[in-house]
Amino acid sequence: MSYTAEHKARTRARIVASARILFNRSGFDQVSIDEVMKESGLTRGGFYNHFASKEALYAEAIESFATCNPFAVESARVGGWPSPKAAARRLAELYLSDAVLNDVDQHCPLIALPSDAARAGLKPRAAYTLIVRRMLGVFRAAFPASDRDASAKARVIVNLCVGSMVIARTTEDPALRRSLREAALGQALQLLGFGQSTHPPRRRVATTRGARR
Amino acid sequence: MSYTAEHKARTRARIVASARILFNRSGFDQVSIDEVMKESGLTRGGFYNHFASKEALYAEAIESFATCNPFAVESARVGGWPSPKAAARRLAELYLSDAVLNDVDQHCPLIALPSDAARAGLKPRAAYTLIVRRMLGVFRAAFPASDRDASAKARVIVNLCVGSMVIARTTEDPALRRSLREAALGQALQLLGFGQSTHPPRRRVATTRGARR
DNA sequence: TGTACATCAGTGAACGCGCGTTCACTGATGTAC
DNA sequence: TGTACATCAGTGAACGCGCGTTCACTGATGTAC
Repeated sequence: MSYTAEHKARTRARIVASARILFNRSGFDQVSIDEVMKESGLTRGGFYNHFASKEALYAEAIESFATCNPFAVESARVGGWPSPKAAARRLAELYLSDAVLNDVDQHCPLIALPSDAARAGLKPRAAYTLIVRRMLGVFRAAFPASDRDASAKARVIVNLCVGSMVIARTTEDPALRRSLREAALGQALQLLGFGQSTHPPRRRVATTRGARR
Repeated sequence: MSYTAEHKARTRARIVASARILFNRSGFDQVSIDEVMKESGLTRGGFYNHFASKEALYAEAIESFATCNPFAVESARVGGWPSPKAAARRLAELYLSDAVLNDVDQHCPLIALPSDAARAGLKPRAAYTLIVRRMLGVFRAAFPASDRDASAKARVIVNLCVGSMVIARTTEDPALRRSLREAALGQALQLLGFGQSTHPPRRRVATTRGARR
């Protein structure tokens, strides 16, 4: 009966993991199937035993971010957050952190691949939408059910996270990269109720402990 | 003496204009030089009379947005804005409008090509940075010089504009596309001092009069 | 004004390369006996 | 336990296509006389 189903599933997962990182780094068009397979310790020809096409792999790579992201990883490590509000704060801090910005391999597809995604097929776009909904959910949960503006605030925070990181990836100017993210984090924390005066003290964008490579 | 320099410059400008639209629509990799030249009424071979490489054209296409954008066009048409504050408001409204969202050809490179740009060479990235600075300048000018938070507010607004439009291009869900942009505009207008309660009435995202195609 | 000429914007064929995909084959593995 | 066998994950060569770039050529244009 040749190999076990589990063996095949493990190989497949390895390919998806390699793809997620390589696509993040270089974009859909710039990554060849050859590279993905090599990165997975395999050769070109085997690819179509696992996926129908390159685009199918792309959709799966995006989906896989839903479980393999710094927030989910940290959440599992610390065994959950003390409160929805604390979770929301940590998500904003992590999303906008220097550590994540500097580790392109781990980027959220929303900031690593936005224009690829906008032109991709249905499945990749659905995977993106799912990620947006997840983020909205975390931020939304930080507000009491009675807060009629909770959804609007959550949307503002998602916009801030994605916008400032997209620009940070795009520009070379370190001051611009930093100041835009600081402004985003300041506004997000204020909306979440971690009061700061409207004129916050110079604060560095939060970093993940020891995650610098 | 063959053709005039002016003739050559006009042809070159035509190529840049075609490139800006085609790159916006389909991304750097998906657009061939053949297509750009055909769109300009020319043939493949002539391209290298005008540009050193495809990437050189890309940088110029992005730069050209600084002058050919809906805000600059409208500004020229109405002969400037009554005040910096009015200009800032109009920029936010235009940037986030349905009309612009639905007219991909006219999109800001920041939302049309962010991941291409992030991986491009120095010149394209510098062109992006310039666009960010221009936007920041318009929003910054809306606040009095005495406002110590002016820069931070301007940064927040830029983040909101870019973030919500990037997501809108990415997702298929019309409610998500709309609600994120509405939240962005609401927050931006509030920061600009166009008071709304924190719980704004249902308002549609602004559209440009008659710009629907 | 008219003509010969030099220039060079524009043409279109060709080159070379990389990549997505296909395919005939191999050999490691689990199973039947 | 040992052996023969069937399966199919994985291999690597090959195919076909598109694209960036090059190049020899053409012909429209402006200029010199």
